[in-house]
Amino acid sequence: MATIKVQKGTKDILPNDMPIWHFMEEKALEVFTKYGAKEIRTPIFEATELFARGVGDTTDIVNKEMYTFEKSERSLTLRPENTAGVVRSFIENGMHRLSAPVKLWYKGPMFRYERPQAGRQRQFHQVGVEVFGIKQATADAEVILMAVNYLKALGLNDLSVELNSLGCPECREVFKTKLKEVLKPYLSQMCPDCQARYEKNPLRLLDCKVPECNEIYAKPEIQAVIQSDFICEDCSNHFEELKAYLNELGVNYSINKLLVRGLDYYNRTVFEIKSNNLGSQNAVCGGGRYDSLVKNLGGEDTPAIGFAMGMERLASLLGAKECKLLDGYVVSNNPLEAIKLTEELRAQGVTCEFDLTNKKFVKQLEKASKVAKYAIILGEDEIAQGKVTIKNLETSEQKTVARNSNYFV
RNA sequence: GCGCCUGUCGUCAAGUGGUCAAGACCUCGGAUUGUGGUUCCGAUAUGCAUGGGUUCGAAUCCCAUCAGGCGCCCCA
Repeated sequence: MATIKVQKGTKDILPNDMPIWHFMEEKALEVFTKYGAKEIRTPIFEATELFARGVGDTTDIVNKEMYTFEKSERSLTLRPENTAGVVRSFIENGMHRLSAPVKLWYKGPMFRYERPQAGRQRQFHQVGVEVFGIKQATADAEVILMAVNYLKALGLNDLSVELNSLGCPECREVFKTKLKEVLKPYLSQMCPDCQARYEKNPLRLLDCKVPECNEIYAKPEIQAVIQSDFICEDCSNHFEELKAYLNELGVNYSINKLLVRGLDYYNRTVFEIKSNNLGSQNAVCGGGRYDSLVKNLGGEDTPAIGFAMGMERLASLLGAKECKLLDGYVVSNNPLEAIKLTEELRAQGVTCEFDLTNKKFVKQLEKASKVAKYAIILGEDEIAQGKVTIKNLETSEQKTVARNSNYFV
């Protein structure tokens, strides 16, 4: 009979993988809590419209990567990212009335219908942070610090921070218009993707990898536009302020004028953190400011900035961590006494098991040596005398002590 | 959606047209009816993703389908 297999682009996170996931989750709680952030958990599906309006209906994510389904005449979608959901909750729960900043962090599965490859799955996990209510560059700096320090807490090095400013909608519009103007004569020579992007989101033209397109974009008059500081004075000041903070704080970063990001809601600060040790999907963190999203989704005008990290990508950088051994394994040929003793030990906070199949003594001891640090031997003699024998399986030392004593001193 | 590569035991694999499809790890049983991790012995794929085809003969060659991986695109 044909067996049912895990779906394309999804993976089991197996018991052996868990230590690394627990590590990532514990560090997230630990680090983000230090910044005053609180965890939030929002539903895995939301109204489709939330993503269409939030993420932007010109984006690939919304156009072709969403898992959308109908139920009771509602269009629902498995969340492809979590900023929209957190913003929805922020608005719905009136969090704009809380004292700013409101700092939230989350972790959980996201869903995008894409062709899987290294570092890209259809169900994947993100851990992220959103900070609401602060328009000053201090928030930008703090959010970047949260990302950097989380990665540091995981022990990850060899990461580089890339930074850019997209300006505000007004100055970006000016830039888009200029860019389209200079590119217009070459439109017919550009690749189909770029021709589509020319209309939909000209900013995303810039990091096309097709050689012909790059030739066009390398032309002096076009480079002049790309390299020009198009952003307005306010935006520019904001960006300069952020860079000054980062410089003083010793955060290494580089400016990447081509860094645009694929979600429509970003403005001003955008950043990515990349690893040199991943395949072509090398971004472990992406984020930026989204000052108009809360308002666009029907909330009070609230500035915000955040980031998300791909946990599978982090996990692959972290490598394997070993599963912990049990503290003890009860070796006995008396199942009833064995289960009683095991429960006693568990009640004392000791992780332990006993042999449910009542195998021969030698087999049980062999098993103990594989899964536990100590064998707790409870044989006929011990039962008769009200004692147990504790054997350290590493050093082979053993001692017989009274039942109910402190076994592991 | 497009390109390239790959499918042999739970896992890693050898085999690349000619007897029974190596080997290793894991698992299980035994040597060993109260002292393990070492060692030794034994068990484990009538089948090589699936379906066709070529051939006296196919895991091996061809076609299709399915699945997986990688890259483009996009993104975490």
